[in-house]
Amino acid sequence: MPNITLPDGSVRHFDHPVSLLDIANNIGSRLAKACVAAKVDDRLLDMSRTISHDARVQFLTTKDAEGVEVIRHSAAHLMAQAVKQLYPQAQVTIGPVIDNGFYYDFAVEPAFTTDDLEKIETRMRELAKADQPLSRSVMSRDEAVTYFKGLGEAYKAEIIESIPTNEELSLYTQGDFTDLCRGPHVPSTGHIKAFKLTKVAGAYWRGDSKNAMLSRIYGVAFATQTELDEYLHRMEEAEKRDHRRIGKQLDLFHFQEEAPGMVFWHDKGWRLFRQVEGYMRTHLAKYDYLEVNTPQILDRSLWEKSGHWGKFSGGMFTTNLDDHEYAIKPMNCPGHIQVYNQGLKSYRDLPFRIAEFGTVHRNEPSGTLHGIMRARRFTQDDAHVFCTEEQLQAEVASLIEQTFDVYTTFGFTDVTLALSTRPESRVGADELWDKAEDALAKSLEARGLDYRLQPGEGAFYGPKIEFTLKDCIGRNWQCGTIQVDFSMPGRLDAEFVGEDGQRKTPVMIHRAILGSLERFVGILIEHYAGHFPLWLAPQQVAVMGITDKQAAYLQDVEKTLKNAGFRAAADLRNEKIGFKIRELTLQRIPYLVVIGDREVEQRQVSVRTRNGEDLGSMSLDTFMAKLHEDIAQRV
RNA sequence: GCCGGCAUAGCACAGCGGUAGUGCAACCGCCUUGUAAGCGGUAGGUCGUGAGUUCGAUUCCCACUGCCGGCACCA
Repeated sequence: MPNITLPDGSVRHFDHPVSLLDIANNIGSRLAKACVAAKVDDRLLDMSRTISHDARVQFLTTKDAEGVEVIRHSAAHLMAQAVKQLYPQAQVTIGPVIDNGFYYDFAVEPAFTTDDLEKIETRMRELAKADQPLSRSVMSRDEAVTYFKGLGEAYKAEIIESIPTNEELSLYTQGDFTDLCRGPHVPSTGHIKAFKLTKVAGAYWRGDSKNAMLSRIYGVAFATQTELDEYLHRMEEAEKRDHRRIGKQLDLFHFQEEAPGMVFWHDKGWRLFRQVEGYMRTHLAKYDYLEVNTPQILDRSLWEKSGHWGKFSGGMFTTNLDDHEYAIKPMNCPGHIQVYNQGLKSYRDLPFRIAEFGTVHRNEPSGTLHGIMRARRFTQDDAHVFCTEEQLQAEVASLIEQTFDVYTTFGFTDVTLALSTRPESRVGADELWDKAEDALAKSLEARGLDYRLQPGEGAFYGPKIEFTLKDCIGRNWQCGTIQVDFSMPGRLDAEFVGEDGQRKTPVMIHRAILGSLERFVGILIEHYAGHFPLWLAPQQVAVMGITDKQAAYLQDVEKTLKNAGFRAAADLRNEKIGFKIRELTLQRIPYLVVIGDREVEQRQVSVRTRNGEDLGSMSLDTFMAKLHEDIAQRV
């Protein structure tokens, strides 16, 4: 008869099989009420399950992360129940837990609209309030297929049919609704208290665009209303730092219908862009790259040879001139190989590293565009390293170093890595893929880096390491990439003369650290919420007078700052100082210099930060020393 | 590309089957101002584009374009 060991090490003995709920009640009725599920020897089980032999038991309430997941999963079922009651013709499919909530995909005609959300949510609240108990039952696979087919649930039946025949399946029933599910679930729907349906969306059945489109409803759910409110508030705050919104507020860039997906950079945004580019240029010098620049359009034949035409012709912009078909470059690699191919290379010339701030055009599907984050025209901080197989390892290791170096400069310290291996559709022999994947994996392991394996996610010509960085509000952005390519150099006739006098094909490494400069600037905008550190700020200093009497000195100060290389501007408008301070603070200008009669008389400047901090009066030299210090420290 | 939504002044938004308003910005004037919005006035829109219903469409219907949220895609 079961001895139950609790997390604190204490043991409770029962002389008959007991349900988890009974055990919890044995400990205390308040615990029993709060429990949503339990962990029994590391398996998550419903409170109704019976334990008949010795086990370690940990009860889960909504204070546990896993407990909250149970709530979210049950919320998905609650939503499905509400949908089935309101729209009996809708078919259920799958409804998993995701970060902060859940979703459920339904096959329904016509698709759900935002108006339906409110109705469904209202019904969910009624069903939750009714506190319906959930009961678990078991069926054989074939019974389950028959059962769901009988309900007209073709999708559910299809899911079950893909499960091995001999497996037993669990079903959960709440009121008039039964769903196939591994569980566990809350004991009754009353445990689901704080939730909200957030959006409707289309989603392909089984994630495949060849399949039917289902109607997906997303929801969020938390242990308490307070946590839900906090989450919703965080979302509002995140929206405020949307780069498209800040781009408009700070006059950084715009888009218009005549050039969908292509950025019109304004002066301030372009300064930011150039600042990032300038930093990357110093980086190129530090790591021995040659900077080049290659043509924007190249004959179609070159893209056919490289293999891009076969795979991406639909995504390339083309143009016809004098009976020739040209493609606007969607990437820089073929161009770089042409540079490499000029002049016979010796093994002594390797590794040969060339870089380009290469502007590329890709006709991305309309639904993918997202401000400057995903655009049809963008600039890659692209580079290619041509080297021997023997040099490969060391080069990749150095590239990993370089990438971390750059991210640290921009304040991104939380970086995760992934290794993407050969996709189904690819070029190159499997032995070469073995070598390439091996080289990347070894470089990562040599440095002791953890990485996530993404099978089948590599580029068509080679595997890649991907760098994903986390911004200050916890969102992930994939930026850098290092790709090893044994195919393209051969396809485009790159070679070098080896020590033995024989001609050989070099290995090519493709790498980008920022990825797309447009996208990276977008990430910076959102990361800093427009409060750029001084070295990046489009305008670093605003100089303003109390009245127009100080105009001459004001312009003097502006000139001195500009001559010293600072991005400064005087604000000579006839407005009250409070008005100007408000406006320029909202423009996130790091330093505001105020000049009145006192400052003119003492040849000083009064300095205020965009955070409202008053640094008092100081000489212009002292102020400039401070600016230099901030820039050096990149704060 | 697919599903759903949205498109009104430079910006943020109201509105409605009888050809449009508010705030901020712009322009003009007053105020000469000390650290987050001084006051008054003026001007500004074929209501995204095209077709349809209607006596009449910014409003209702359809198509297209763009944008937004997802999905699929991402060399």
